Amino acid sequence: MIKIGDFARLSQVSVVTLRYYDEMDLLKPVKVDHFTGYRFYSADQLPRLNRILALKDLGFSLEQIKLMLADGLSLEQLRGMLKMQRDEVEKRLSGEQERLVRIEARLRQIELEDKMPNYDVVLKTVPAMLVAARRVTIPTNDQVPQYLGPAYNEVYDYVRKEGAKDTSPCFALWHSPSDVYENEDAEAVVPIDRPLKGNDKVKVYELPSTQVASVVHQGNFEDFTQGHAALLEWIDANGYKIIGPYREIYIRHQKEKLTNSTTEIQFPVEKA
Amino acid sequence: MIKIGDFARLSQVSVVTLRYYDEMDLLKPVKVDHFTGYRFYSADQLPRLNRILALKDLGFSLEQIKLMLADGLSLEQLRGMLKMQRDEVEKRLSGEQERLVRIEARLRQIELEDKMPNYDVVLKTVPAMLVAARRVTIPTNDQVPQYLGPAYNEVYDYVRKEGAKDTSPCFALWHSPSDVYENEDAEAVVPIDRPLKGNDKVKVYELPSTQVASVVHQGNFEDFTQGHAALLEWIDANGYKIIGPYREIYIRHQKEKLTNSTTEIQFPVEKA
DNA sequence: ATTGACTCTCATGTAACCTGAGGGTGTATA
DNA sequence: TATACACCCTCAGGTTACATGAGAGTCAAT
Repeated sequence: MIKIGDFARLSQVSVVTLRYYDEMDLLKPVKVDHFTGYRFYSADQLPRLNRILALKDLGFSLEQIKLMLADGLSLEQLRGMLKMQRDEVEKRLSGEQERLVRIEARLRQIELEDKMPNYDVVLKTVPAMLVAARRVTIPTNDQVPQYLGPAYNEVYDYVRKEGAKDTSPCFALWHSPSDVYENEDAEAVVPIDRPLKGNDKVKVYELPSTQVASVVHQGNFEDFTQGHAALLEWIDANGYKIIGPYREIYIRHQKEKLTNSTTEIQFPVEKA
Repeated sequence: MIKIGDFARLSQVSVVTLRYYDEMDLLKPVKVDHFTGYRFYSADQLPRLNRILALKDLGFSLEQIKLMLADGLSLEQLRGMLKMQRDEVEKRLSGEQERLVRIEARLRQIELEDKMPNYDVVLKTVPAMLVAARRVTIPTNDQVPQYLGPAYNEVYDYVRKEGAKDTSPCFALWHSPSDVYENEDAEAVVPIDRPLKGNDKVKVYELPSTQVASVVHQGNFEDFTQGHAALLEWIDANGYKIIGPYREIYIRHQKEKLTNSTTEIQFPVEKA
């Protein structure tokens, strides 16, 4: 019969933790004095405690450990839990590795530019959405507004005429690579709230959900080169690859005040 | 002016999280309606939110991020935080790597023995302790009791005579390597509660704190080979090395009932 | 009888949110 | 004009594996 303090010293586990394991039914004292509430342990319980510590060290939660220590658990199940845990740890491991790469990239960038980078790339998943879209070919780079503007008007007119509504900011899908500036293949896209038939100009379809790497550009509309560069670098450094046309989302866009616009650039990506 | 739900959709950050960031002073809405309490955001806040997400992705806590976003933070401090974080992540990385090794070792062991291993090795730090000890040379392995028994008696007699008390179970320090069975150099050690002078047979000194790899052996006293094997394998597999004599701690030890004894074996180790 | 070391329970805090209850707001439709 | 429906609000409580501290009882020795 060992009092909790001595058992704690023997095992190098804190008294508080022992009480917690008692409460969790992980390691019950062999005896509890009914009158004083004092817990009493036995040397026989050290192996169980050590097994708990060893499993904790493998990254298992106390809940999982309780399962693994329960009798009636087959060896097969045990092996299964260990394999699951191995996969878990492998995932965490590669996660940390990528994190390290990102940190080092940022440090390099700071050394280079002598300030925090202007663009923060974030990875996210955009949901699937129903859209109405008009696809156009734009001869030269400086004609983008003349072509894209009317295209949006056509789409919005059609959507309104059919009694549907737009659900979020419109955007452009650029089907040509980002370094092509002539005869660009672009699509003026408007997310809508219900399915429509479409016509010969405006197509209606569902854009599937996808992961994207994204940056937000502020001010000076039309100068996205830096943002693109940041995105492409991030995608490369983090081992992703581009899997579709990139999106230019016009989050805020006031006429006459193009210097105060906000645009998000999204590249659909997946793990290379 | 964007309502919280729309801002959440734009940024793919949950409404709950946005409210939490508001409460944490990480990202305040540009305006809060005094009457309704409605939060209103601006597109201008997306870059800040994205920076928050990017930094979170690097493994920083929200508290740290708040610091990093505060103005008046020098580039030097920023770089310092990034470097600290790099070191942190590197540590976590190697931690996970070792964890993976341990999991795989356990899986291999299960395949081999077709059951959970008998011994669970745990790494712990034993505190420094004041001890009285008697060192003896034991000619052959089967004479251990004849030599060690009297040695403990001498130590206990001396300690009691000087009015001191033992503070925890006695143990043996084995100065010879664990595969030597003749003329073994052993020390009968008793932790005590106050400094004594010692005499020509009993030495009093402080054992320094050290990390140890340990297993608990139950039953059949004297058969520690399996425990030793498990320890040595663990030490090797986890990249540690032995840095001192190993300890055999007699946690419970009844005469006449040696099959019911509990002994802990500790190898002092450090990272190789 | 008192001291000091130990033990107990219960409440609270940690990090970064999520879930749900209960209730107000805003717009569109029947 | 009533009502439905989608939002928004503020709590309160839950999550993990404990740590810290308050207030009170226990135990052995002096």
